[in-house]
Amino acid sequence: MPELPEVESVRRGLERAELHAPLVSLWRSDKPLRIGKAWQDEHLDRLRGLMPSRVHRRGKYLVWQFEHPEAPHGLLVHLGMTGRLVVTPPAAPRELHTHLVLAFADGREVRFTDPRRFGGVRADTLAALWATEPLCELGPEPLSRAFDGATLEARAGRSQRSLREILLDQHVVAGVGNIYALEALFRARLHPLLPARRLRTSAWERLASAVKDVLREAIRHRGTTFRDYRGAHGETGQNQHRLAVYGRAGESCSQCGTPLVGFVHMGRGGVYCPHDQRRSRARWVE
DNA sequence: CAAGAATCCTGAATGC
DNA sequence: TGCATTCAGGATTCTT
Repeated sequence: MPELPEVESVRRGLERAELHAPLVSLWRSDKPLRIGKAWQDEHLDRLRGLMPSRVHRRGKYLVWQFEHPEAPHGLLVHLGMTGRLVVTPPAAPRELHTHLVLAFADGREVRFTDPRRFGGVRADTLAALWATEPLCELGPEPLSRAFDGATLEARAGRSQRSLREILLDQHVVAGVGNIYALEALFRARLHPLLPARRLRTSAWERLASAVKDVLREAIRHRGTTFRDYRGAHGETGQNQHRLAVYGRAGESCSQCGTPLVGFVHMGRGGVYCPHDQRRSRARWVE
C-alpha cells in the first residue's frame, strides 16, 4: 500500500536513476485505470519527445516534470494499492499487468504495473496538474513546517469522525494511509476510534508530532513492503520490521505487553493497544 | 454539508 | 486437490 514514505522512496529512486534522455515512445495498455473523471483524459501523447527532469511528490502522488519549450509538463502518477513504477533495462521482459511503458533515448524504460488497477496516470502542463483535482484539493504536507497540531485541530477539531478517519482523509492531511495512521495513533497513545472533537490541543500536538515521526522513520527505511510495494529499482522497503501495531493484532504491545487488539471499522481493518490507547478521557495510569 | 456505503480490481489466503 | 469464498483498501461517487 504505497503511502507517503513509499511514494517518496520511489521519487528519490527515480531522481537517482538520472534519466537525462528524451522520451522517445510511450505504450499504454488498453485497460482502464481507476474511476473518476479527473483521470479520464490521460493526454499521455503530450509527453512524447520531451526531456524528463525533476520528480516531485504531493501526498501520495508523484509529479514527474518534463521540459517543454513553452510550459513545463508533468506526468501525474498514483500507485493505488498495487502500483509500481520501475526503471528497467531495455531487454527486461514485460511483466503481467503492465499498463504504461515510457521508453527513453538512452534505451532505458520506466514501466508502470498495477494488477488491481487502483492507480492512475495522467499528463498535462505542470500548472494545470497543480491547479486541478486531485492535487488542488489536498490537505497540507505532513512533513512541512506549516503542519502541526493547530493545523489538525483547525481542520478536524469539531468533527464527530474518528481519529483514524481524520488521518486517512486526504483533504485534512495529504499522504497518510492506514499503516501510518495506525502507527501514529499508537505513538500518540490515542485510540483510533476516538471522536476527533474529544481531543484537547495538547493531544492534537502529540498526534501531529507522531505523524511526522512515523513518516520520517519510514522514509529512512525506504518504505513498508508487505506484498506489493517496490521502489523505483524493484527493491523492497525495510520499514515493515519496525511497525509497532499494523499487522500485529494478537501480538504483545512493545510498550506494555498487552495483546494488541484488531478491529474493523468502516470496512477497514485496524489495530491498537487496549492499555496504551484508551478511549476514555481519564488520565493514563502508569 | 457531512458521513456512511458502494464501487472498482486481482491475487493471496482461507474454508470446505 | 480443487473450487468457492473472503480479504486487502485508496479514492471517488453515490446515497442517506
